[in-house]
Amino acid sequence: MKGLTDRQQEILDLIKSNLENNGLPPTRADIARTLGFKSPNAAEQHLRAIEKKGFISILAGASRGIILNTEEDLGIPVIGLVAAGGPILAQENIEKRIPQAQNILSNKVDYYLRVKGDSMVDVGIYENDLIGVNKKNPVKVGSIVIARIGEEVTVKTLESISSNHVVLKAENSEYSNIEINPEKDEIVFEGTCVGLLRDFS
Amino acid sequence: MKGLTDRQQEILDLIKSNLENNGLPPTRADIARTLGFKSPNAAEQHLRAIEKKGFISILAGASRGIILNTEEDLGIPVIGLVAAGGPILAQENIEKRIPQAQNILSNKVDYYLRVKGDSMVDVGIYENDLIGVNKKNPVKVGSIVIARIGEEVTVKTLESISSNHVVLKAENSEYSNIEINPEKDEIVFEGTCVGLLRDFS
DNA sequence: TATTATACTGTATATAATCACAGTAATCAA
DNA sequence: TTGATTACTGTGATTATATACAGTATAATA
Repeated sequence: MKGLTDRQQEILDLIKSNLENNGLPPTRADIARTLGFKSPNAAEQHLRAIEKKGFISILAGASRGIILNTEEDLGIPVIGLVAAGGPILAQENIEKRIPQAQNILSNKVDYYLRVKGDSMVDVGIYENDLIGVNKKNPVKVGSIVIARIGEEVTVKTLESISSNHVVLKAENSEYSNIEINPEKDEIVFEGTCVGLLRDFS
Repeated sequence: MKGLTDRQQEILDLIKSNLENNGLPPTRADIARTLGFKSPNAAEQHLRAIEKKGFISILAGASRGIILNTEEDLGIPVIGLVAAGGPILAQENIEKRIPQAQNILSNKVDYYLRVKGDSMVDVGIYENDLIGVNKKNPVKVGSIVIARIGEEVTVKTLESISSNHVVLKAENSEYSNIEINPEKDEIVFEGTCVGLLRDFS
């Protein structure tokens, strides 16, 4: 799936906002009007280009027949057991998807990770809780981070960090801290924890 | 807002399913085809009736111009501080609303309640967490319940219950249990806790 | 008993909307 | 320098769609 041009992205955003605010997709004329085109055909051709790149589907003959094919529409992935080796978000790790509902947590959630073990109980994170992970937030000392050490993914509080010494703190007195030298051992910060979801069932 | 007839409800459901499955509202012809009407005007007149009752809005002249006006669209209410006296769900208690996203928790959430205090920390419920409350689930011994005692609303584990003795357990060793005689003091179970939402921000 | 609401068929038409065809112009890669 | 992609204007045919008008029939309401 190739990337969209700025203009195409603008049109895709317009479709999304139309769906969100008005509950239905825009017509070609709507798009042209909003973006100042003098011809609805400009919109038509943009839509074709966006469809060609896979971001939407166009229903032939149907008015407002624009269907979003965006990944987010599938919902936010829930990551269960992380397969050793590969990237966290690999298809085989996705347990299910949770429908997007933008305002649940104030930060963006890229995926939910199911918590294994009890190493974070002292900050109220329990086994089987789902933690909301944001991939882009800056990793700061004191925040709860999702780190990959070698092939293992772990959730801990970042206690201190320097070029040759990273300390990850388990929030459970029965566990000891994890200390890593990034110059020797691989450590990748996958994201920070921005929220928590627990299902009593 | 008057109630819909069975037929009208069927049509409203059809609109909803069309929106969910296809991402856009149906046309009159779509509705007629699906329900077996021989005239699209049958659909038209049903839509008018449904609009009159307030469940949808029809955009004049726009194709597929059907907008849902359903209550659920407002989202699930979040209850902050409960005003003394009145019902929990009173308007003045509603802090905000969270857009509905049915599959987040496996049980139905009637409202979210913001947790005050630390009486439940030992089961990982912290101050300012939002607990999902279901009003209809049966209240059972061992489950976390939302109870109103006189004018105060509290969240506790139900330890035991009989006609003249109810024990509510605080999940924090620094707190003692609450014991109530329902024959003397008023105790109302507002619901059970079916989930938890925490926002790190 | 008249009236209103529900639940349709059937026809017709204005207009909303898609979509094809014909251009112009700029940018970028082969 | 030819071709492809992007980004539009402009026109118009075709068809998709909303919606008015004219009916029929039944059940509930006043």
